[in-house]
Amino acid sequence: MATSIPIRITTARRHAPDDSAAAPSPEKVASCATICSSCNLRELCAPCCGLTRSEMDIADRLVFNRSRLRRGEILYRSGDRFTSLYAVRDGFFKSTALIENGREQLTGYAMTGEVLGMDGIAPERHTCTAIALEDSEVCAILFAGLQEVAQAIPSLQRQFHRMMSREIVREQWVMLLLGRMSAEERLAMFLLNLSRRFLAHGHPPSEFNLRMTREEIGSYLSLTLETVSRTFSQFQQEDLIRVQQRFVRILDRAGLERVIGRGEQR
Amino acid sequence: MATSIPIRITTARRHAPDDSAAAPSPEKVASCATICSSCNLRELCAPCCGLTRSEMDIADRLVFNRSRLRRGEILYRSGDRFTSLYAVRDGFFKSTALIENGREQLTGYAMTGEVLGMDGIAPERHTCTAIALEDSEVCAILFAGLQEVAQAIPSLQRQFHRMMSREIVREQWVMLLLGRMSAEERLAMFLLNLSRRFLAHGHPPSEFNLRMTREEIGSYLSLTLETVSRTFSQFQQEDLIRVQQRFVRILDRAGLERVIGRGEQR
DNA sequence: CGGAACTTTGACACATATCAAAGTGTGTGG
DNA sequence: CCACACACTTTGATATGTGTCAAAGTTCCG
Repeated sequence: MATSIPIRITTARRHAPDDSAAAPSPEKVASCATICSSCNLRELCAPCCGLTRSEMDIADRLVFNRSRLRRGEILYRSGDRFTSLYAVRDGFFKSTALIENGREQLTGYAMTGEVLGMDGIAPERHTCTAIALEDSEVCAILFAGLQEVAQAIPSLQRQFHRMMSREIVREQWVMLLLGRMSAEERLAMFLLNLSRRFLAHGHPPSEFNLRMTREEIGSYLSLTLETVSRTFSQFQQEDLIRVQQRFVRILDRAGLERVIGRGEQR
Repeated sequence: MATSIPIRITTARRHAPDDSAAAPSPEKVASCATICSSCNLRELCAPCCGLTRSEMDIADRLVFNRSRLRRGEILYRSGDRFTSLYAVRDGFFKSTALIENGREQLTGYAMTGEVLGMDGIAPERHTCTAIALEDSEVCAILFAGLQEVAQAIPSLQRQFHRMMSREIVREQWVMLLLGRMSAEERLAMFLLNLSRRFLAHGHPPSEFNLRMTREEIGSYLSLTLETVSRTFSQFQQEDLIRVQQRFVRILDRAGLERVIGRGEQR
């Protein structure tokens, strides 16, 4: 069943209708500067922020192209030509990789403040598909421009390297999760991780709405939707959480952390 | 059982005895240049190669520190302060990540021509442990230096970004492998991948000695050593390969590729 | 209200882990 | 050069976690 590509996905792409030109212009950058100052990507997407005026001058090589996507819309597809990284200004994305045959693996979720698309740099094509899980807004950063600017501004360059490295480390964790953990542990990690990210973005960490279906969670954790559901029920019985459809309340954080330790000693 | 840290691992670290000073010196770089010209890392570890003389002048900020490791020696440990990337000049390494409890996951193998340690950039500590699986030689590249040089030489900078991106893509494949593939498929992929890498480094692609034990293969693929062994035997029965201890001959490459397709359609 | 999409729960199947024991090198010391 | 030990591999029997299939339940939305 997972073979079929979700049909509800519209084909609308990038470039929100209200966002016009793609050509670099001082005007554009200026407006970007104001936008960025209120953006909580400051650290990640640093180019507009924390720079001196002269550095700022250099930064006009960078074109920012904001766009809005609605739930289900595709930011980029596997195979698309790579031109930009995307900073998630607001919203929630999933990214999935697929191999020749029909199989797919969710490679990650990106929420507000995170950056998508780093997989495309070397192959110059995206190797996965990024889909908005809720109405979202991204800031497209032309990679060629970013590289040029990074060339001139060491702090930005370092920032960018750290960002890529963080992605590598994050993926190593996922490998550990997929390779060495039981269903209970995977789901506990998933919930705690999600909670941490919500907290980091100013949302209540112990009470949130999942933006994804059981099937999507299962795809990320490499479990079937049934196993995800059963494990949720089990956690609820153990009074670790309270679930009601997409709504989750974490009742016993320490308990969830203990779940992760259960299978250890191997 | 896997809890215990392999005892045979010696504690000898980095810096082979013959390699002395760590201070940058023109002399050092000069000798490096000759070394690199005969090094098959040209593309990856580009700094010494394909550069103009003036770029070369800049490159003297880079300190290379070659060192030899014997089978079982540790290049760096998880938690070690991160200072350098390591280009594998010759040999074979595995790198393992571990979580609090005793569990570990092999995150990859690196052979001649590949680069280790990119996970350490953001945390400024290594997040995994790299161990030589055979007598090996690496070229340590001070990261601070690399960053400085990359700042000045765009082509090097791009090269470096591609390298990190490639690592991200590679890990996505491993996620797919761990998350979505059966034991047969994992082992087939492993063999074909290994074969491709041997070919790329000028070794016969259909006949090679595994540098790792069944347990290590299992750790990488997240299978038990028994399952690895059984699957080898099965492949042999199907006349796909011939195995004898560590020696492997690939008899039917197309057949192995077909194995990877078996489980698809999901 | 009806239907679609999603979730929950149950019964059963199956791949892989686990436990156990025998087999095969390979290097070391007598 | 043998033989003993050790580390690794193979194979078998059994256990178990998760997938698969099926059906009923819930929520959402037109």
